[in-house]
Amino acid sequence: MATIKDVAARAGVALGTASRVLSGSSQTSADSRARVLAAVAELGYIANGPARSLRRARTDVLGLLVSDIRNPFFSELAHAAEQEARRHGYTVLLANANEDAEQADEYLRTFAAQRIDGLLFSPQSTVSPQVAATLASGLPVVFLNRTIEGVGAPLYGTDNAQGVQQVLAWLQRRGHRDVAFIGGPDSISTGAERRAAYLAGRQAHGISTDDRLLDAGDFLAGGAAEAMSRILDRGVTFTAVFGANGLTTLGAVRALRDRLGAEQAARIEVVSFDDLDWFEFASPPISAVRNDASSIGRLGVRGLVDLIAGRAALGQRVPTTFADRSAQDVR
Amino acid sequence: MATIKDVAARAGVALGTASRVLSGSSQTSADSRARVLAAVAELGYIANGPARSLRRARTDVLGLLVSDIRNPFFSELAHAAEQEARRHGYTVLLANANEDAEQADEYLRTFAAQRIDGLLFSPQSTVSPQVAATLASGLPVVFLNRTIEGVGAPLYGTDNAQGVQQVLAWLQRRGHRDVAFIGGPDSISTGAERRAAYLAGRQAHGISTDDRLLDAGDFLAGGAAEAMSRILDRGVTFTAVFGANGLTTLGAVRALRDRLGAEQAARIEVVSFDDLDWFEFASPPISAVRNDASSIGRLGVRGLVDLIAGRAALGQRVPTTFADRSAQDVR
DNA sequence: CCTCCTTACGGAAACGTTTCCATGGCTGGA
DNA sequence: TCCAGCCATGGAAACGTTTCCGTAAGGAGG
Repeated sequence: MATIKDVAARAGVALGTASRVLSGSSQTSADSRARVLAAVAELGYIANGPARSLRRARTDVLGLLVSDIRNPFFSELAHAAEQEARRHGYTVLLANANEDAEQADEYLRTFAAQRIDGLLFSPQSTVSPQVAATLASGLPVVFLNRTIEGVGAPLYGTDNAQGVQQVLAWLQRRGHRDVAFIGGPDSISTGAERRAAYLAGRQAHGISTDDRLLDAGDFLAGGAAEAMSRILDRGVTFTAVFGANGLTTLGAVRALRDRLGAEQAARIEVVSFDDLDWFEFASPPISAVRNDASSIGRLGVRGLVDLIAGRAALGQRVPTTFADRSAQDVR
Repeated sequence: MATIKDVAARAGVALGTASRVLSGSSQTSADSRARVLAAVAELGYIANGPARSLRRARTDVLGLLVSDIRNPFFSELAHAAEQEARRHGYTVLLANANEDAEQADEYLRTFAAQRIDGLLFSPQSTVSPQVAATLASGLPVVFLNRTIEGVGAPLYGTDNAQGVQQVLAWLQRRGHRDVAFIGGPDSISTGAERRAAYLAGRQAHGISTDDRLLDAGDFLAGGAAEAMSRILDRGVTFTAVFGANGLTTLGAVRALRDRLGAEQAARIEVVSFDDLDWFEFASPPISAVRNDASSIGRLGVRGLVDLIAGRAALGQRVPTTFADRSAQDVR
């Protein structure tokens, strides 16, 4: 592979001059510039990233650590983050924690070894020593959608309160009073926030909530199905189900079908925090809060870039919209 | 940030000895080993990856270039690839081509600059100069699911012929003779293979195919909906639709609904290459070929690791399974 | 007891950049 | 015409590793 030394030799200039043409682009004559660029083209020279990173003490790489890239929310977010990062001259190194604190730790170590310039982080519930070390190391960090209490990094995430308000308003319009709520882990900030907003909102509307209609899963389909099942076991009646994230809703719908049969299950209206593209095809269609994963990814990268540049980043709550699919078959 | 020099000083050994303990771990006494490891722990030393990469002329990074990470097939594949790579001591750098040849080129350049050790590649249709240069550079490459004609890199991908056979068998069981086929771009190898297998299979079954029932989109929902629309415009009757990939099926279903209304659309059975997790909830449920993205990702990484180690890699066709969801409501 | 071999270690070179410093030539003003 | 100043350039140091080479110490064998 050609090095800058080869380029310089071919262009008939000193190594330093070649470097100035390629990076600094200052202090160079038009003549040497032309000759260096010609040499680059002839040799197909591509600068050695590691060498450059070593010398400049920066890598132009951002780390993105999410819990599961297979979750459509995160894959959309990752896509948007990557596009935005590219526009700022950064490459994104993606890591999957697999909802597993140990893997998250391992990746944080890998990121540290790679000397990433900044971290986009959607944390687990627990604060491990490695997480603490990362946050203490002075590395620029922004949180995406989930945060850790008491850490001074900005959060870019869904406006959970607004989304839950939209659900509550919809429930009221549709005349649902007895609603089963399947939440997520309280240890994840979004789980706690959505549950709190739901209960507070009901109270504000002056509706009491039967505790037997509340349960929580793990934000995955399996745990949500079990939670739904437990509610059914309690023998309380309800006319609607509210799933606190996309996979939770999927699990709930599955459990309803399995337990009640398709016909009975179709009598229960379902509403979801997170919109999945098949909700329009469910019967009846599932209404949902759409949270804007793309904007979150984009804004998160912008915030991180600001942080790296030494500017302040304040974090932002991204507004939600509501996809009301119930109008098509008013009861 | 602590360097290996600091570690050596604190351990009271020479820099070279510290390095030997940390990497080679050969030719070191138990005493200095213990002291170096203690110093590492005390200082929280994490080796500088770029410096190491520069010296060793390898990065332990694999590049993964897919067309769109939001496609569930690729996000599952990426997840599996990442897990497998980690087990072999590699990190994965993920790039999204966005089904755009120019972006793919740009990422290939970035990969080259990063000096990745190997490339997992799900190529676009066109062979750009940059792609050619990459393939010619001697970088170990494996193709994932899509290939480029005449390139000597192994392919790890779905067994398209088998999957299509499963669809044809199902169509026959269900008694469908007039089937609309929505394919993908012929320029993408999977598009061409699935179409060819479908037509050949029908012929083998002795069923003629009305050309007006064949059309193709772009493997995205939008293009597929347009293709479906064109078929409807031709006024030919059909009792089933076969979508050549997941998003194609989504687009087709959408177009059927929009054009015919939900009720009429439900009379047409849909079958898909690629299974999406909502197909079970569609009405009627959509049967589908499941292709094993995880295995493809895993096997691809293993093949690439073999290639990097100088061993041969042969490529592999991963078998499909078929999710028959029609039994639930036999007509 | 001496010599030879092994083994651990210290020192230094090398990887490919960027950037600092010094030098030489040229321009412009007095 | 001379001098001050600027600009482009060459040369070299530095980034943090790994690895090569030489050497000293220690053990074994004669």
